[in-house]
Amino acid sequence: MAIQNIYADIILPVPAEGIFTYRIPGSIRDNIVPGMRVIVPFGSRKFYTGIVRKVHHTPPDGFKIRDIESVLDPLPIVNSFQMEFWEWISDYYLCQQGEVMKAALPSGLKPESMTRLFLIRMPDKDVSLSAEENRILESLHSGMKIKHPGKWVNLLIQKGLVSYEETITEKYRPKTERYICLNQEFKDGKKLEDLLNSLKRAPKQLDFLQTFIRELGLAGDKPECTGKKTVQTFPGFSEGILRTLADKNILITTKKEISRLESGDTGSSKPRELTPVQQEALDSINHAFSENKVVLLNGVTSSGKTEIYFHLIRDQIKNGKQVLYLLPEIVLTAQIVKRLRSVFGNQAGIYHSRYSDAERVETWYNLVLKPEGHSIRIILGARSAIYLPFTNLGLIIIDEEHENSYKQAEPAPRYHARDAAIMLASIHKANVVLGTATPSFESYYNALSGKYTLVELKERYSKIELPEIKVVNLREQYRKRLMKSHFSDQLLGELNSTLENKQQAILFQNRRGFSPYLECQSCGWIPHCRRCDVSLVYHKQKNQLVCHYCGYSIKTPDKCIQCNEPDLRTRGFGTEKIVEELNLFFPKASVIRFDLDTAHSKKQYEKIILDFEDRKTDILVGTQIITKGLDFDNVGMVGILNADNLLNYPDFRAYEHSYQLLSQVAGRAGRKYRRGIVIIQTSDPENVVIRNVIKQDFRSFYESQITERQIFNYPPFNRLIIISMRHRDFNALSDMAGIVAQELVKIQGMHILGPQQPPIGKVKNWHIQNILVKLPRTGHLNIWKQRIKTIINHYNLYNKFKGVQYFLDVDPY
DNA sequence: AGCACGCCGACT
DNA sequence: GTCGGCGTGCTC
Repeated sequence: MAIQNIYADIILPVPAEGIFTYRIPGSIRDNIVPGMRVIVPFGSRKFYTGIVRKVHHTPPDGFKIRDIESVLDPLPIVNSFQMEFWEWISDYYLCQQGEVMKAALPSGLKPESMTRLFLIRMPDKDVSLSAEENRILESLHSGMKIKHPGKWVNLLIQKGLVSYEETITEKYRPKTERYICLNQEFKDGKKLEDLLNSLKRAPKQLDFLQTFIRELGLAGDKPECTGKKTVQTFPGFSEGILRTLADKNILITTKKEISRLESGDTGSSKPRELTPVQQEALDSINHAFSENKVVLLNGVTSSGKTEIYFHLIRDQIKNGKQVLYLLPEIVLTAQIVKRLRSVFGNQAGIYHSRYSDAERVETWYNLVLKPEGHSIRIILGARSAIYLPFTNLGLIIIDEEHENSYKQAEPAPRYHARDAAIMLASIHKANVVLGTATPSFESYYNALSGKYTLVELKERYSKIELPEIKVVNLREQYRKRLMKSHFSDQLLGELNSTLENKQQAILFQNRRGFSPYLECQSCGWIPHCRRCDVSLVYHKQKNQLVCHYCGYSIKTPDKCIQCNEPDLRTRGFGTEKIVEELNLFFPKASVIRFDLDTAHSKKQYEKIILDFEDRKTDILVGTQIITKGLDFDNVGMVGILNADNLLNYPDFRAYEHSYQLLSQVAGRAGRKYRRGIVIIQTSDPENVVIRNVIKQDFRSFYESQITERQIFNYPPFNRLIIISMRHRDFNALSDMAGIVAQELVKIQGMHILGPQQPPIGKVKNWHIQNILVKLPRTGHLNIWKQRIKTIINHYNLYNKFKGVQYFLDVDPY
C-alpha cells in the first residue's frame, strides 16, 4: 500500500493571514496531535514555533509545501478549549489566530530561530573588499556577534567567505539546585562506623560529616539528601570539605530540578466568617449560578466582596474545579495573593506580565501536567491569564470589572478581558462573578435587563461610615480671590486640620509631570513635538520638554523660539508642581508624589505604599494610580484638585469614567476609625456626575445618562468599531478615509461618525484618521464586520491608497 | 513579523 | 556614477 502523506495545519505567531499547511515527515508522523508545538521553516530563512491545529490527509494546492522540522512536545500543551477560545477571539476582535497565539503563549514557550554567522575563511590577498565588509570579517574573526540581515553580510555569503546557521534553543530552562546525599552504602551501621573511624585523621571532615548525619538523621529508607543551601549553614562547612567528601564518594552531589513557583504557605487558615449581609449576597450568587447566570456583584468600597469571593472559591475547589480570579492591575495581586495563599496554600498560582517568563512557563506546565500534590487550582492574574490551559474551570471572578485596563488597545488582539472571560466561561460551562463598586454601563445594563443577576452590597464592612463629600466651586473661589495657587481655602483648611490630627491625606491630580506645557506670554507660542500632534510636556527636574507619545525631548529653551522674548510660562499643573507647592505651604509635612514617573518599578511602587502605610508620609499626591484599590487606615481626607479636566474629556464615556474615578478616589478616605472628608474642586459643582458622587448614588447617575446613550446609538445599546487608518501623506489618507466613510454610510442600519482626527492626530510622522462605526446589538455581527473589511480592502488596492495602513478596534475603550 | 526585491534621492 | 532609505509583497 502506498504511504499516504500526512499534513498538519499550523498556527504561527506572525500577523500573516491564515493558517499554514506543512507535511509531516514519516519519522515523526505517529507523534503529532493537535495542540503540540512544532518547529517549522517559514519564509526564506527563519524557523518558528507553531501550534498544530489539525492533522489531515488533504494535499494542499497552489504552493510548494515544506516539512515540519521537529516536534517539541510529547503531549499537547494547548487544549481544545483554548483552540475554541482562540478562534472566538480572532473572529470577534478581527485579528489573526497567529496574533492570538502570540499573546497567549509566554515567550518561553515559543522559541524562534536565531541566525548565527560564522567565518569560513579569510579573503585572498588580491580580493578587495569594502571597509564595511572587512569590519564584519574582523569582528567574526574575533568571535563577535553580528546581527544578520544587511547587505554586506549577504555579499560576504555570496562570496563564500561567511556562512550562517539557524539555531533554535528552548528559552525555558528548569531551575536546578545542587543536592547533597550521603552515599547509600553507609546506611549500614557497620559500614558507617568503619567510615567514621577511617576519618579520624581528618577531624574537620569527620566533624562536618557527623553534623550532616545528625541534621538529616539516618532513619527511613530514602537517601538522606538536602539542598546545598542547607548544607552551607552547617557548622564547619567549607567548599573544600564538601568537595573532598564528594571526591571520596562519601557524599554524592546531584542536580535536581526545582520549582520556581513560590510555595511554603500550607493554607491552614479559613476564610473569614461572613456577616449576615454578605451571607445573603453569597446565597443570591449561588442561586443565580444554579440558573447559569452571570452575576454582577455591586458592592460599595469595603463591603467585603473579597470575602465572598473566597467562599465561592472554596466551594469550587471542594468540587474539584479550577478558578480564575482576574484583577485589572498587577500591583493589586500582591495584597490578595498573600490572603489567597494563607487559605489555599500552593493551590493558588499567580500569572501576569511582571511575572518572570520562566515562572509563567512553569505555571502553564503545572496546569497541563497537574502534578500530584502541587497542582494549581486557582489562578490570580491580570488579563493575559485568560489564556492559560484550564481544563476544568468552574468559576471566573472579574474584580473591578469596570476598569478600562481590561481592554488591550495595542497590539492585536485588541480584546477586552472581561468580555473574553465571559466567553471562556461559557466554553467551560463555568460561572462568572463581575465585582465592582461602580459598574460599567454595559454590565449594569445587562443586570437591569435581566441578562445578568444583580447582587448588591450597600453596607460597608464593620459599619465604617462613608466619607463626607464637600464640593468647592472653583469659579467662586477665584472670583473672591480665595485661591492660593491651585488650592482653595477649604482644601488648605482641611489639609491643615488633618495633619494636626496626625492623620494622612491623599491628593488627586490626573496629570503627571510638572505642567502640561509652556506658553510664551508675548506671542502665545507653545512648544510642540515635531513628529506628533501634541504639545511638549514640561518636566522640571530634568529641565526638559518631553513628548509623551514618541519620547522626543529637548532642553527647555530660555527664550521663545518664535519671538525671542524670554517670557515662557508654565501652564496647567501636574503632580510634580503640586508637590512643590505643598512643600511651601506645609514645610514640616512629608509629601510624596505617586505616579508613573515615581513608581515605575514594582520596588518603587511598594516603597511608596509601605511608607504611607507606616505613616512616614503625610501627604500622597497621585494620579489614577492611587485609585487602584489600596486600603489605608489613617486617611483623614482626600482632595481632588480639579475634577473639570475629567469631566471635559472628549469621549462619550467621559462622565461614566469620571463617576467611577471620583467615587473610587473618594473611597480611599476615612477607613477604620473615623469618618473621612473628601473635597472636590470644580468649576461645575452642579454637574450631574458631581451631584451623584456626593450622594453615592450610582443608580440615579446611570439613569441620568442612559437615555442619551440610546438616542445617540452608543453602548450599551450599540456596538462600536473604530476603523483607524494611518499614512505618511495626509491628503491620501483623508481622501481614502472619506471615501470609505461614504461607502459605509450607505449600509442600512449602520451609523458612521467621521472620519475625524483623533485627539492626537499625528504620531511619529504618521497621520491618523478614525472612523467610528456604530452597529446594532442584534443581528449577525460578523456579517457587518466582514462588509467593513471588504470595503476597506477594496480601496486599499487603489494605487494612491496602497500605503494606507489600517486596523479595526472592536468595542474600543 | 522578517526578509527580499526594487525604486528613487544624496553623496564619496 | 553608487549607497541605502523605504515602500511592497510574500511566507505553507
